[in-house]
Amino acid sequence: MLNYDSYRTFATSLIVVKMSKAKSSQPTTSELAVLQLLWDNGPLSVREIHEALSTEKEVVYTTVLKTMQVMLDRGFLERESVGRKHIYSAAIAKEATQNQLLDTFLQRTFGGSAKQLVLRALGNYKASKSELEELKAMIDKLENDKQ
Amino acid sequence: MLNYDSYRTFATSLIVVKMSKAKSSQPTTSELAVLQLLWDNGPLSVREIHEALSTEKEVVYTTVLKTMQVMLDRGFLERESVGRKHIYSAAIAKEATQNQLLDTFLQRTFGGSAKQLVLRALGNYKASKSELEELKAMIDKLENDKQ
DNA sequence: CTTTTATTACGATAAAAATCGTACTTCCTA
DNA sequence: TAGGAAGTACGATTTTTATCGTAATAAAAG
Repeated sequence: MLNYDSYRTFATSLIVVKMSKAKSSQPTTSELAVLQLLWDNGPLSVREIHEALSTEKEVVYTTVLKTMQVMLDRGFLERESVGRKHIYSAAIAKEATQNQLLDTFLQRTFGGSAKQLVLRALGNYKASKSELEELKAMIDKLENDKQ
Repeated sequence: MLNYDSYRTFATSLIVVKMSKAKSSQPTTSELAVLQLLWDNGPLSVREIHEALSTEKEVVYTTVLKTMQVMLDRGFLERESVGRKHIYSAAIAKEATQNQLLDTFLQRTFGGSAKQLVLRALGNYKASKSELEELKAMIDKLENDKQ
C-alpha cells in the first residue's frame, strides 16, 4: 500500500506540475501593448488598459484581463489589490526589455548589422534638425569614448 | 431540384474557398530566415536552404520544404524547375520587406519613436570609427536636404 | 531491370498566441 | 435587501506558426 512518500514519488513521475514563472522569454505583441501603457502611465487597472487599447482596436474586456493574468504568471506584471480591484504595474524594465527585443529584431531582420538598421531608420523617418544634432552629439561622444 | 447555378449559390453561401495569394502580410520568423539566405546568396534549392539553416538549429528537411511551399503560396518566393528539383528565389524585395518590418517593430517596441530606436542602437552596439563617420556623413546629408 | 536515394506533395499534429464566454463574487444603490 | 454593475477567474476555442511523418515518384546506381 502506498504511504504519502511513495505516492508522491509515483505521482511526480507521471505528472509534470505546472510551475509559474518558469521561463519568461520575451513578451508577445499584445503583451507589449500592455507594457507600453504601464511603462508610460504608471500602474493601471484592467479597465483602464482595456479602454486605452480599445481606441486602437476593438477587443473584449476579458481578453485583456486574461492577457494580463498570463503576464502576471509570466512575471511581466505585478499587481496590488485595492478593494476587489487589481492595480497592475510592469515588473520588467522598459529599457532592458526594449534592448532584448531590439537585439532579436536586429538579428532576424538585419542579420545583426546595427549599422544597417541605423542607416535605414535614419533614411526612412524624418528627423528634426534638433534630433539630428542630438544624434551627432551622441556619435561624437561615442568617438571620444573610443580613444 | 438543384441545377448547377443554384447549387453553386448554395455551396458558396456555406463554403469559403481557400484562395492562394489572398493577403500576404509579413513573413514570419522562420520565413525570414529563408529569405535572408535567398537574398544574400541567390536562388537555392530546398536542400541548400536546409543545410544552411541546420548549422544554426536542428530542423527536419521536410519542415523547411513545407515552409518554403507555404511561402510560395504566400507570394514570398518564386521557383523554377530544374529536372525534378525546384530552385527557389525571393519574390519580395529585401529593402522593402526590411522597411515594413522595421516600421512594425518601431511601432510595437518604441512607440513609433525612430529617434529612440536609433539612439538605443547606437548606444548598445559598438560601431567602428569608420562606421561612425559614415553615420555622421549620412546625418549631414539629411541636414542639407532639409534646407 | 531492380533497388536505393533524392525529391516533392501534403495532411496531421503540436505549440504558441489571442480571443471569448460563463460562472462567481463583491460592491453599490434604489 | 434585492438586483444590477463591475470585477476576477479560468476553461475552451480559434488562429497562427512551426514541425513532422508518410506516400508517391523520379532519378541514379548497381
